[in-house]
Amino acid sequence: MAIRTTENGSGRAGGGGRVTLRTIAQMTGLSLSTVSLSLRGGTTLKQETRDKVAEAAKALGYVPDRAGVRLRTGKTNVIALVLDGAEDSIDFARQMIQGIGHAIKGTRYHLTVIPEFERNISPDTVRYVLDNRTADGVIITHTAPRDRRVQMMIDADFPFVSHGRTEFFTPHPFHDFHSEVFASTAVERLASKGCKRAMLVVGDDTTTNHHNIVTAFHRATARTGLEPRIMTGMQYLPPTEMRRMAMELASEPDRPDGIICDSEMRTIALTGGLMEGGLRMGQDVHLIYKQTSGILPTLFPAVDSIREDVFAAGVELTNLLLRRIEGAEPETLQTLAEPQPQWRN
Amino acid sequence: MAIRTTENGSGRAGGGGRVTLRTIAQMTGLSLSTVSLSLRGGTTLKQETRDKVAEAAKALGYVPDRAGVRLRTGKTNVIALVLDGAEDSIDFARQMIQGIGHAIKGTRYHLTVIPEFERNISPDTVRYVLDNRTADGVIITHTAPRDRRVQMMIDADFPFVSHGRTEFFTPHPFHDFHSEVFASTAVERLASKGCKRAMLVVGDDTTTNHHNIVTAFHRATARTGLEPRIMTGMQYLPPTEMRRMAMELASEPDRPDGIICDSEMRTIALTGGLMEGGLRMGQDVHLIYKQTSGILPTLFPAVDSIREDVFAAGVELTNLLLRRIEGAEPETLQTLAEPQPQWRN
DNA sequence: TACTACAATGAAATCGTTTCAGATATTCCA
DNA sequence: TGGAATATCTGAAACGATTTCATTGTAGTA
Repeated sequence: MAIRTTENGSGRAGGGGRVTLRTIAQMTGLSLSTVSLSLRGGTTLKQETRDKVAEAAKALGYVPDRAGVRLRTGKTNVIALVLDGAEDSIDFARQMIQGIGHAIKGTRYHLTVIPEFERNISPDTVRYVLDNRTADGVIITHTAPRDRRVQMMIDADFPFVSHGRTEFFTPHPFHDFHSEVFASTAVERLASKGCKRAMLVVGDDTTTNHHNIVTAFHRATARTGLEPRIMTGMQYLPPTEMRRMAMELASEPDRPDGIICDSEMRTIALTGGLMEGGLRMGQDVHLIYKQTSGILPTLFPAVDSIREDVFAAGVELTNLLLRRIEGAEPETLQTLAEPQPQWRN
Repeated sequence: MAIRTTENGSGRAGGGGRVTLRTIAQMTGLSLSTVSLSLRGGTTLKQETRDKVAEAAKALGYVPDRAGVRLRTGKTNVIALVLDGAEDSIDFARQMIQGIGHAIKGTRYHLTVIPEFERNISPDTVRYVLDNRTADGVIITHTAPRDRRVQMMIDADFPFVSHGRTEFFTPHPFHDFHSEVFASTAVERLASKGCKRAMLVVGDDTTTNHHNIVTAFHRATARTGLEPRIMTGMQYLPPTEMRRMAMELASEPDRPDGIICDSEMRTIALTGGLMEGGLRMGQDVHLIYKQTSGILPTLFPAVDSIREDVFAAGVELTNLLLRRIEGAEPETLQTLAEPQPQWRN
């Protein structure tokens, strides 16, 4: 039982059965070039020939060899997802990948995933893709205001799209959750519930998202008259610590009566700590969190949330990227996702 | 600002700057073949030549072109992960991918991910990989007893490894969580807590895992004298339904006083329902769940769990697969992961 | 010196595809 | 009827790497 890599003494590629352009050429009696031209819609060919070729290709189940195409044209038909290791948004990776998968279904694109280990994003993986022409385009997430990966790809004029905005002057494709609307909607909701002191909990202060959300929070609390408070920069804080902090918070004299949290993981730690501290959710304290998975609603059916649809984000990011690869201008490839309030009480 | 795909009128690949074998050949004054031979460790070459080539390659930062290698040798240097859409194990996808990523770091392998949408696994995606020689090996998860994907790859003699065992006679590489040990350990723990009626909740009854765990559960309850009860086949049941069922369960006259659950998602639904039904976890009812993420411990620091390290599983699966690709015998590539009890009270 | 043995290197074929420059027919017009 | 203008199709040359086979050079031997 020889395995594939050694099944062929010469070390050459492919089995005898593989259908190539040559197969079709022999079958139809045409030349290689005619077949190739025909398959890619050559207009100088007789209609009869084109039908013949198309028919044969279909009958044989021809699929262009990726290596051949790639070698000749430089097109990889691959898009790369740089997957951040953050676990703030539960189920983020799975949904994002499913979304991308859904969007490339039926296209010739494959998805390669490049896991990022460092929490402090480094441009190395992107540099690798650029240097080795390993993909036709890149999707990155958790974008920073002056993200070095973005800078690098702009400089190289390489197609990419970011999940998150940046502060660069040169426009680039992005799709982002509308954090500002999230923050203001949440604050207004707290105000309508009669809250007086609002606290915003944003874990990671390195992303652009952080800046947007904080600004919008300040603006909204000023407008509604709530007393603002912010807890941030905790990307390295383990959940257990977070939980402990929440417990202590529960017994503070002027503790917040309304909390907004943009991370599911932290919401869980928060909730656990607050409840252990003796507070009743939805009575002593109101909570609104950014929801990306189905976990928290299952657990706390009565807690308000504002949803970001990560699957849809994956689909959108992919569509933007594909359009970019086909040459669309960056300015036309920038979209925001509207937060979806899920008021539950 | 032309984008990459059109930067070159001829439509040819690569910029002028790309370092190929030819670059090295010109630099060293040697021929293409000598350089190639040398780089792949040709022993018939003079040491001096070999040093010269190695030096030049390093200086130029030479990396073999994947398309070239693939076209000539048929080797893709890609491994494919067929990613099941199940969300029972929270954070499964992320950790699995991180694990694989860790294992291929430093190798020439890339990872492509093929999301699976149908909950009822179809062999189409695997067939595609096989037909189009899209990867050198495949990793599949959520394996069924007579998994058609496994059958297909065995028949095609294609390198793969499954996360989960099967019932096929022909041996194949696998790595699996030792569910039997999980079940018996959990039952024993419940017994030691004084439980009388144990319920096993396993969501998906299509996997091999299901069968293993149920068998072991029966054996262990018989051994310890616990009254067994099983809740299963709920792969299509939404969490909210599950939660409702748990709530009803709470008020049953002969309700279980010990529960074992192999899915985090269902554990959450269960816990939510039981608590809403008035039960106190760890007092009225004991719960032990299979833990794959950090979510539940954060939420319920006092609830027992038995951990499966999905990251480690990813690493192991990859190593097995790479060995298989290199020709190792399937029999030698079968491992089990020991469950890691996390007793917390 | 002539012949063999062996080490070191090079030339060429190949993988599958695309594309450009030619090569055949075929048709048109004077 | 000849030459040009059109239609269709083909040949050949890449893209980058690997591998086989041939060639060169050198040394050893009789």
